[in-house]
Amino acid sequence: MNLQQLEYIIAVDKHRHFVTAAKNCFVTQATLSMMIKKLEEELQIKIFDRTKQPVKPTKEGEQIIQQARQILLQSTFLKDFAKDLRGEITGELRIGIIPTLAPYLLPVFIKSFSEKYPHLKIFIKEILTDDIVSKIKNGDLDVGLLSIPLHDTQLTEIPLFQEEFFAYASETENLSPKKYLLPKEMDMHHLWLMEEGHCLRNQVFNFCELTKTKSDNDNVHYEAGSIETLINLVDKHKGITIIPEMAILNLNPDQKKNIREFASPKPTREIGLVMNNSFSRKAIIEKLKEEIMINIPSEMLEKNKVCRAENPTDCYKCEPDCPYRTNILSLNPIKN
Amino acid sequence: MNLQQLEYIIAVDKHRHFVTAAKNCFVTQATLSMMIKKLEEELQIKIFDRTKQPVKPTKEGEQIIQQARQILLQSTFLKDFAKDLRGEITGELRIGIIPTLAPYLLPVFIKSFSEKYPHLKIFIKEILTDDIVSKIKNGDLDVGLLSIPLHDTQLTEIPLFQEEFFAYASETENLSPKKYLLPKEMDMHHLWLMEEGHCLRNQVFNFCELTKTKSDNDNVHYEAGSIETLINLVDKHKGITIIPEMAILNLNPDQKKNIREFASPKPTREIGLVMNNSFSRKAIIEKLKEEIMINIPSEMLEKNKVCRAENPTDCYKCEPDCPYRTNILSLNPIKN
DNA sequence: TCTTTGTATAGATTTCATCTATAACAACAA
DNA sequence: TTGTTGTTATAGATGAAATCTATACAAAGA
Repeated sequence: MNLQQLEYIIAVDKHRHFVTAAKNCFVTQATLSMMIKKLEEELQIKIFDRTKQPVKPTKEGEQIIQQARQILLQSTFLKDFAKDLRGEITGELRIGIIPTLAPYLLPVFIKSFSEKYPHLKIFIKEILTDDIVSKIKNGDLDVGLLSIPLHDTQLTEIPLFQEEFFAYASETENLSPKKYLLPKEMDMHHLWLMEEGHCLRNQVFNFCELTKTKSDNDNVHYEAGSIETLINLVDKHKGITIIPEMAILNLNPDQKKNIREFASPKPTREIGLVMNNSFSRKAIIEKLKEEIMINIPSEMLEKNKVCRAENPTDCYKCEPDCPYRTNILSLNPIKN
Repeated sequence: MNLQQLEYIIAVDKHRHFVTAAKNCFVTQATLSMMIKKLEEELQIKIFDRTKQPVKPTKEGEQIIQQARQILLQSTFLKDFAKDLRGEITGELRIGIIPTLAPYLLPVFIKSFSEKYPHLKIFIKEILTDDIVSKIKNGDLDVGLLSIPLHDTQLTEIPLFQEEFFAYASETENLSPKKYLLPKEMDMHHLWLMEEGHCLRNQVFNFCELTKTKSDNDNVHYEAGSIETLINLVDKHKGITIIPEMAILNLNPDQKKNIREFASPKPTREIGLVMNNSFSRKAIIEKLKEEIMINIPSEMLEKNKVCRAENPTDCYKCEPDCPYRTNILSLNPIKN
């Protein structure tokens, strides 16, 4: 068994055709057939069923191929590690980013990042947390930009910043005139939510202590696919919603009047970079982090500065080890 | 880069000596040197510092070797999978088992298991949960026998049975004469505990809602390394302790009088087999599970039978999907 | 039945892992 | 210093195995 053979079976699995697979591996069909035959003989397992067209892995073959992918993924990590040590910021970087973060965070760093590293091919995909996690695990993505912590021992997280949540309410909502809003003041029947699968939805559920059966007796059941939609729903349909801090920066002055800050402990989410434990292009990730941090709006970064509060109630934007940090309520992206 | 080269660097890392490493790989020293040189050239990284004796990996080499281990571990999984499909119960099986389970569970199945599969070399190590987990992850162990759930995405768990906890108290303890004991009735200052690191200790902490500072004002601070010691401490020193169900089977009639059953919800732990997600010798694990299940004392297995309770308070030994199952309090092996 | 499209195989060729023999180097003792 | 020992590196020969070209063989469609 060798790595070459594993590449061959993965190519055949991908193309379901020996000739095209061989082309993609830059060998002749004869070589590919021979090598796969050899591997099958060594393992004493038929990996492909060639009686049908297109060829198809056997039941056992499927699992062998799956494991072969794992091995090759780990070996690309090794090669990447070497490249990284050599300081080469080249190749591909496939980034997954959650939809409630993408429209606000991507524009601020992606242009300068890609210009700084012209030999790095950057692919960005806007997908949900669960999909980012599974794609990072199987190697379809290199790094995720999402809300942490994920509590997954296969993944490494790099915290970037804390992002506060705010209420966005139409004037028709009956909220107290006090400066700070309490979650229980909100009328849950007027609350607009992101559709299933978004971590922001889970966070709002956790924060508001909603049950899944919430809003069963409301007449409108629209579930939004973006924060923009949530804001539009409040603007046009009335009601209330909860939006992350960076979304505020895009609002017009009229809309900004609809923003209400929550009372302490301030609901926040922590945004971070996530990658496979074995992912070894540390230098690239370091550069990516750097680029995000220098381009992020200064309002966001305040949270990473030292807390200057005299007492707990004055403090919520501070360093992770601030003694007053209990005033932040960091909301988990995972459903409770 | 190929798997052979990775084996060579791992051998050199292990022996810190090219000649012995070569011997262990069944090649000449020249071959080994050449192949390692080739790998270093391909990666453009010096893996070993040969100026000193014994040779020693460079800082970068350490990480390369680490990753190489991962790759080779995954490829043994692939080969094992093939072997498994062929139905060969051969090779080695390295089992880790927690000390609070080993003396009661091992004797009941290990003899018949090893006799049934004479071509399987079985290694058993009695170690703590945390060590089992890390050794399974790096491939030093194949399978663990311990208290689940571990909530670790790198590991696969196979539940075996539920094991109830009982109090073991000296006559001097002032317990109510009622049949079922309530946790709060126990005098925490008389409670003997397993030493740090045992999951049983965590489970007792969780169950009794103890804080870490417990027993700070007691005069004896003995922490036991085995259940036998706990029982002896109660017998000789008085006091109370909490022991798992299987430990009862070993007690003499006098000692059995010291057993007290807890009120519902009965504190229990779930015992299971744990292995690496990629571990692929399913057939062996299936046989191991089978052997444990047929040899386990029937008292234990009742919990896997259908619940015959007429009302919730009568039921606690039942199937996982029993509607009365809230009467079991399954204690987490991980410290809260 | 012939053609097309696919995979398997035979035999030649090339590549590369391995071997033997020896060089090179460092540490150490005489 | 000089030899001796213990170590890794290298040169060149060898042989195994991966790959190639050419062709056989099988199945499906015209």
